[in-house]
Amino acid sequence: MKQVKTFSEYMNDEERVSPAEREKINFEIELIGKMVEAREQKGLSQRELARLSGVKQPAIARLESMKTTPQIDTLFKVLNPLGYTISIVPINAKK
Amino acid sequence: MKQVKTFSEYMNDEERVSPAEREKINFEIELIGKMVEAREQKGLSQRELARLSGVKQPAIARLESMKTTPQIDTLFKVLNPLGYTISIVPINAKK
DNA sequence: TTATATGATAACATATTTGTTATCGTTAGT
DNA sequence: ACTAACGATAACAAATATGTTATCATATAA
Repeated sequence: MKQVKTFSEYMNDEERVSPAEREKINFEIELIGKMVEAREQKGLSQRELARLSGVKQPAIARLESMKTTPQIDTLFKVLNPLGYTISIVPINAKK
Repeated sequence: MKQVKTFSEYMNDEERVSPAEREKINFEIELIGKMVEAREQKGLSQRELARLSGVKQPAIARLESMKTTPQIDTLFKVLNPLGYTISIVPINAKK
């Protein structure tokens, strides 16, 4: 009986997470990762970003630790002071 | 006393909508517009897209008529069968 | 050691989205 | 006239995100 040990093993366990679900999770990891990276590169704390964006610090912390899935509303407000926005792009636009 | 008549006049009325708010609304209009365009170009009805995406038809209708602001969750699920996804881009990436 | 700032989180209230089921008015086709 | 499919919407329940306030553990600096 195989033990699931690493995070990537967990993510690839068909029994646990469907392909569509995994795709969605990977998407969110990448999305949130870029957001955190942008904030840190600007040298902003969560509290400073909260003041700039109007989104409260606990909400930002919950986003960044992926405790919640933001509304595009909230994501936009947080990304905006970081100099980023959201866009719809074709899937085959390989990164 | 100036009467606000057109939609763009309404959107540009400083008294009614703050610049940040207007920016957010324009962003959502563009985002949702692209989503509707993609669905119609694929020749899909809301009910068909509901079946493909797992998001119910009333929810899709509410999104497209901008009665609600979707979670990135929901937006992703709807865009995926249309061949699109969401990406974070720098604001100065002029379209 | 003390002070300060950080991200994370608890607890609860509030706001909002989404699901569910059903139906409406309209349009297109027969 | 009838049917079928469409998008929109009503009404309500359920799920989830966000606000609010406070605190925690940790790291850093004085």
